[in-house]
Amino acid sequence: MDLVFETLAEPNRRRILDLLREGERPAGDFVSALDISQPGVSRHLRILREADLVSVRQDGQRRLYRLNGARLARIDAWLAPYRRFWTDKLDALEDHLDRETPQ
Amino acid sequence: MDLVFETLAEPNRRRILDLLREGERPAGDFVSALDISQPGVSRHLRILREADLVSVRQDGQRRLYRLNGARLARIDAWLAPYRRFWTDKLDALEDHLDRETPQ
DNA sequence: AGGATATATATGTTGACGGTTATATAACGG
DNA sequence: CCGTTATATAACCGTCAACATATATATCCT
Repeated sequence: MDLVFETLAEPNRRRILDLLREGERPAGDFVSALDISQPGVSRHLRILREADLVSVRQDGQRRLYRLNGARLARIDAWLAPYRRFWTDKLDALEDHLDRETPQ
Repeated sequence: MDLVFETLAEPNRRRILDLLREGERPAGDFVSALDISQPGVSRHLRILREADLVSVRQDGQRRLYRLNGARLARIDAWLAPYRRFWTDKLDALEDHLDRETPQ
């Protein structure tokens, strides 16, 4: 399944990924960070797991979540052919600036 | 509003953007391409407009849609701090290969 | 074993979303 | 003007996603 975009559409899930950039974290961290109920967080974590955006490992009674960046490369790949649509704009701006202040 | 991710979650809308990479297109093009009704397409176009992902200009009785790449830069910006999470992997792979075939 | 803690699952409600059909608006051609 | 074409809006409907509460599971500790 390729539900990366759909998974990333949810703000709470993006927030979870943001937190995971700092490293492995137990599920409870997200509960205190996210202002939704514990089952709600658990549900989002399950969706992130199913989308293979995160992985888990057991650590005692906690479950430590880790970011799986590889999956985000798919977004990057989708974005690639669009990149010229804003880098071109930057190039044009640079050209403009070059002309405004020609050394 | 910053609903870029939410807007991109819908496959038909992504398809529309894909088609727009080739250049300006009238709304009718998407109707024949998308296998949903004309009003359905029109709705998606409105959402893309509201997300500022596309712009329109009148051309006789048609309306020509154009891609607005600048908005996608927001996705790119969000993605940026994650990039190391898969480029690191590639680096590691390269290191590994270097060791496997040293010279 | 039993209590406490951490996390997941079950269940039910609700609002938003995407689809359709019907209709309105607007521009063109005769 | 009138009919046609192109597109948007209105109204309605079914589905699904996200939330909460309640409960189950699993692990730790004593």
